Amino acid sequence: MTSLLDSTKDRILAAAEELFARTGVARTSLRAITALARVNLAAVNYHFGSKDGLVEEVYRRRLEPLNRARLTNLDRLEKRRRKPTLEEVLEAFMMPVASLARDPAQGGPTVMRLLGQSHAEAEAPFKTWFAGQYRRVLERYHAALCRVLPEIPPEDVRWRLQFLVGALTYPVAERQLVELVSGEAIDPADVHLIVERLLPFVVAGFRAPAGKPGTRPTARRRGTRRRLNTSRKREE
Amino acid sequence: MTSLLDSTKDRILAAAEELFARTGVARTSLRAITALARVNLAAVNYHFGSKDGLVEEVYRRRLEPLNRARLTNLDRLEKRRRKPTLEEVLEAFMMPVASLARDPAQGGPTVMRLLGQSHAEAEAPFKTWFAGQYRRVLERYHAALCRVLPEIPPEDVRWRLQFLVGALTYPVAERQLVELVSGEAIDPADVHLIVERLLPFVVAGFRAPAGKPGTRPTARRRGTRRRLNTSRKREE
DNA sequence: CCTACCATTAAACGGTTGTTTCAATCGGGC
DNA sequence: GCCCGATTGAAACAACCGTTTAATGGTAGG
Repeated sequence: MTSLLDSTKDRILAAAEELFARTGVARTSLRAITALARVNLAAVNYHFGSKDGLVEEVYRRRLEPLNRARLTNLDRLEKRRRKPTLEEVLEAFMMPVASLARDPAQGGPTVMRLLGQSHAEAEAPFKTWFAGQYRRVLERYHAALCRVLPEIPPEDVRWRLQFLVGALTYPVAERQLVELVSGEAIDPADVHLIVERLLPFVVAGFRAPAGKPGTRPTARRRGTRRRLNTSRKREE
Repeated sequence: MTSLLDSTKDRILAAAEELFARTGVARTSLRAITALARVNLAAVNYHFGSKDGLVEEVYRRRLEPLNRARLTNLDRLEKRRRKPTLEEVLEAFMMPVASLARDPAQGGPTVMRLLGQSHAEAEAPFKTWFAGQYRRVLERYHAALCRVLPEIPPEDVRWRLQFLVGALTYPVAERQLVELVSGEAIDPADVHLIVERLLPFVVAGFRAPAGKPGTRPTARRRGTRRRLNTSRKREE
């Protein structure tokens, strides 16, 4: 058995998480990880089998509690007698992200950049495993949202769920870029502020009447519609 | 001068774009690119100086027309006498993405995955260059949106613009994951359908009244609010 | 014809990658 | 005390990386 605190395994996980979040898996070498963790190089292969094994463990350690919290939150809402509101369902989905980011023991702000990176980690087996982690959660929330929004076609609800994931992941993960563009720095402890700002946005978005999926790509309801620039070379 | 069609330079750019979009820059070797382009390995360094030079050229080739189209679309809206609507402004921002994805000569569906990858490319100089490309566009749209939405605080408009970028980038780039989760395959030619579905969602989102940025993280307007699970270990 | 000059080629460079090997060390149970 | 499995350590492995060099082919201009 490994000791409970600061074992080699834990130090490797912590260092790998930090570096994966900062520069991505592909750009992080095992030597950089073991140097930061002050651990022998071979320890990674000994404890995790391979670099891929380490990657999966790093992500699993954070994704599993996150998605479990989302599921238990939804369980709790549905076990009540009162029908949950749209806002409650969406908050149940989004809040665990803020909780992770706020708790240093659960990864702190670093874990958000890690999740942001994950979408770009193109290893095929990783992607399927990653999608498997999400499928159950998204399916259950899809059902719950359809129940709360009976007037929105289920197909549209599914898409809007994807929009939510994108809107939630991107600004939280790409803080660097957000800061550069907005000029305003974000306190790492205030990730939950992002969630609070995002919540009314997506609540309204989900409630919006679903536009007909264009019978014709160009034609629309409005009578006259000027054709928009489709990024041609130059045209002055 | 290089020949106009299928020059070595063009073949390298096309192959690099394809592979960058599929597996990311870091995981794509110059040898894989030159093999796919059926070109000598040294040709990359000859024509682009270095791998970084190639990367920047691949992205610049797509980002510049995209953001130029967004700016000219906004110019056109603001040059009219009638005040533009929120929907028009947002469509002016989003449509060029669909146009790129629909036109094979402009990169086709591949370019979307490329843009999705870009957020994860953590090279510092690349990030600053990338943010510079976006800053002007986001600043101008931020001003235009503030004009259309005078009741929303500018700070919230800025955040919602970030949410829009996230919601636009993620599902379009992560088609692989989206398909796995939803089970429904997306016709590459139908990226514009994503935009059409996203438009009513974000229009409603932008119009939503801005929630007060929580005076207290836990307290909220509603009288009684059950504390949500913050992803603890396990608790049955 | 010869000479620049641009483009392409094959080959090699030094460095880094993930992984493996094998010896050294540690910590309890018979 | 001794042994055995678990862990750590230093070193080397082959493979791959981006880049450079030197030689080549092709072609337009004097």
